[in-house]
Amino acid sequence: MDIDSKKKLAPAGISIRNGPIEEDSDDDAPLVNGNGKRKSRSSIAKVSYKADSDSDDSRPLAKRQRKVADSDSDDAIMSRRRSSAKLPPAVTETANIEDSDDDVPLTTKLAQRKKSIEKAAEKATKKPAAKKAVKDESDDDVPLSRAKGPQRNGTKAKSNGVKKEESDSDTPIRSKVKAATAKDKTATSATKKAPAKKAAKKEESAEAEGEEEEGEYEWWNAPKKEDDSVKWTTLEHNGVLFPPAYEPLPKNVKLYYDGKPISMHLEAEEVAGFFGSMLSSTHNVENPVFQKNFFGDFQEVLKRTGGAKDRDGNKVAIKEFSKLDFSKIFDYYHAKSEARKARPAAEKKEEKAERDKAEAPFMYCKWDGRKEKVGNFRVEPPSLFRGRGEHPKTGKLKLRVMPEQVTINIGKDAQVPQPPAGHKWKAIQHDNKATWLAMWQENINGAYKYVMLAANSAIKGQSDFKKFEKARELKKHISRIRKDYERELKSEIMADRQRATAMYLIDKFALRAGNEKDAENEAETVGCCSLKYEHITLREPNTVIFDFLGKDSIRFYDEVTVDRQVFKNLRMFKKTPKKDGDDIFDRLTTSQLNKHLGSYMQGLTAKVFRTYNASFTMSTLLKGLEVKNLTIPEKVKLYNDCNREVAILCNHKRTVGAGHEAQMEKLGDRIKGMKYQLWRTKQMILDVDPKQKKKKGTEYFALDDKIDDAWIEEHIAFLVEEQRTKIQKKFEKDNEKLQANKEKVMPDKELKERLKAVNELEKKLKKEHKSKKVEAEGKSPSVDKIEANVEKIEQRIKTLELQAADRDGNKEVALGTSKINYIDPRLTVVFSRKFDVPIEKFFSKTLREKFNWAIKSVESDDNWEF
DNA sequence: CTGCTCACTTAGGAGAAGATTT
DNA sequence: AAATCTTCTCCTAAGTGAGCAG
Repeated sequence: MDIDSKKKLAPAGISIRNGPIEEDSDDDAPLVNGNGKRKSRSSIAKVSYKADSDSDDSRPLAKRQRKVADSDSDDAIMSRRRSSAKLPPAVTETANIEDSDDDVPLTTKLAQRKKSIEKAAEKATKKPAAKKAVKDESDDDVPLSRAKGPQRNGTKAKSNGVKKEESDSDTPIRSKVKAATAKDKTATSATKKAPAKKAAKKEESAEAEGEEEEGEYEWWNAPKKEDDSVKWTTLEHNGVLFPPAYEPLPKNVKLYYDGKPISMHLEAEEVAGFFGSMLSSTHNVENPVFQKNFFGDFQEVLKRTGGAKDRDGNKVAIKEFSKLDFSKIFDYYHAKSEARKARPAAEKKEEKAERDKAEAPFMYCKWDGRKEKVGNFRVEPPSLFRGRGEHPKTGKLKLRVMPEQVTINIGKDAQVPQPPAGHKWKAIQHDNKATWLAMWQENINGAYKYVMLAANSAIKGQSDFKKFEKARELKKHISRIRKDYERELKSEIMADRQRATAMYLIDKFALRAGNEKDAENEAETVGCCSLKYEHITLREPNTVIFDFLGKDSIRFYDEVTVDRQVFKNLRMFKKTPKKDGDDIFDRLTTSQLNKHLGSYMQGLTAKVFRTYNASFTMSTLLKGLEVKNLTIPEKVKLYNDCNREVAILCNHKRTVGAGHEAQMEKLGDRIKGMKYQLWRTKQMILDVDPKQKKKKGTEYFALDDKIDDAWIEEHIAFLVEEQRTKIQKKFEKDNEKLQANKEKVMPDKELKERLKAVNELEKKLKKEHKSKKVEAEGKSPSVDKIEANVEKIEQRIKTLELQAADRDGNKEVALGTSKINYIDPRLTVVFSRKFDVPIEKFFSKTLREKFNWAIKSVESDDNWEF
């Protein structure tokens, strides 16, 4: 990791006064945390899942935001967030002065880069505001959820910065819009009616209901909903698909205990199978906690089901994990999956068709009359829980989910899906403020599992869109927020000072909020507010070293320099008697922090900063690219470089694959091979025209210094061998052909004859190597021709080297996560259009579907900016 | 406040599918 | 056509944060 990447020198002029609370002797003193914890919510209730409680339907389960738009009193807003249908007029403008109009030189140095990005952010605070007002984007300052009245439609009619010129409206571009349902219309009719021409058009096509198969609901062109807490008016679906019943092992496949095969109840056998089938996942299987948890649960199941018996039907006590031998089970499953893979293609296809057919009813639902894809309609099958990191419960048995545990959420008038024969649902509800279709609780942590729509659905798209709009909104407040927290770094109130410090970290280093966790039942990971004493090391004068496990137990390690005041604060927050295990921010919780953030901007929370910083960084980096006259792969590479920086910012990692090292070496060898070829080709020039040596200089003809004699010899051997097998293969093939044509085959003598060429090649290469002279190849070689060749080879080397660097730089960075969740897709779409790179190069099929809204909504606006 | 429930986004890895090389 | 490498999709765990009760 590039350690310098985040360096940022503490501003010089910072006054190093000792704040009055530096000593913090008052009652504000940090509470030692060991167990006098202030903010813990440690005790985790035993999850009760009362699997029954029965389907007396209507019981509204969902609690969320159901209080209808209560207050209009617009400064009660803060606590009201989501529900507030009406809001104070968007906060006007930040009071920041200070114009930094240097123009952000994007050097390659990340450090400077980051700094300038921040600067740019400040700038952006003001400029776009002005620009926007004129340009379009009326929505920029419109709080997302608001939208009363017929605003935009009448005027310029671009919902989200989509232009779609009015004049166009007579060409039926939008053949698609049919889908809107009657209900949908009622909800928004007020807004819909208003604008004459265009809306009428839409409406008209909307009438064509029922054929939504083809129709695409362009919600991004639709008027904004008044009340987005209601998620649907009608909802039909077919429930969930349960996993198949357990398929017993064949009689001859047994678990062994102490060297002897044993039998047991199918229920226990299934559990043994879970472990046995994952033997290749050493990472889990060799983890002692995993073993212990598995074994405990396994024993329990055994006990409940009559225990284990040997061949003769005698009971066998299963006492020690280490005496269990799953290898037969493993072999069986392994062979089975191999066999499946090896089946003829036709068979596979058939099976797939069959499966698709069985799944078809669950794949889609009808949401407000529109067909929408369901995301995860399959109920999670039983398995061993694979908690990440040092999860205390990893390896425990995750039980089979029964219909009796599943709650169905569905439209009032919809047909309730039939539970599997002989079963019933836990409950049926009709909560239209929830987006899920089905829900159950899992037995390990009592976590809720929801069946929701797929990423390409309107509902998910809309919230994605809102997320990015929220982040863009932050642009207008960021400079004020930064100023404030910089000031508050010196606040006399401990809590405020901690809050400001936390905000600084979240803003600068893209830390997560860091909610409180349950130490006993979860892996010990942290985010900003839950950072512990030992996660931060301070080094004078202003270096901070982070080292902690974040979400998914991914290590966050970074050495950064911070504002001097931040450094001092952290030092203070770590002051004795604090010790390992204690919270750094002992007076701060995420909800306090978020509440404070909310006072700057409706809906602002810590996570918005990650989105904002990621997208803003991407935007800035893309703007700084020199993209002219490049090939498509080169442009893609540049884009990916930017993407990678964002991924690094967000600490998105992946484990480097086992084969990585070998692959790199192979690539390296290929490059060396090309370089050798390059050298040979250049030598040919000298063969044709020795005078070129003076002309081009010795340097030009030199061999890459990483290539030594030993390597060349090896390489020659390799080339020769390669050639040999090639000829051999060719010979065999030719013979096969002859045979097929009933002609007589060539004798081995012919092969030998042909192989002579190889011997000659070998001789030639060796001679070249010795004499360092290369005879020109080809007929009538000329300097020009050879130079053209050189050019070609150099190009190929460049490509390969690029590829190698790319891959190495990528080995432990995952680009996907930031692309999917953090980088406003419109940035990518605009880049793609502006520089003529097909969007397919950036978004896979599913991603294109997910980001359809982005692709469509900036398709006529190359100047869209984050 | 705190504690707890609930809903929804974000995350990495496994395995399938596709592309490329042999 | 098989082997191998690369990319994509699926899966589900692990976060964030809203909102309610006491």
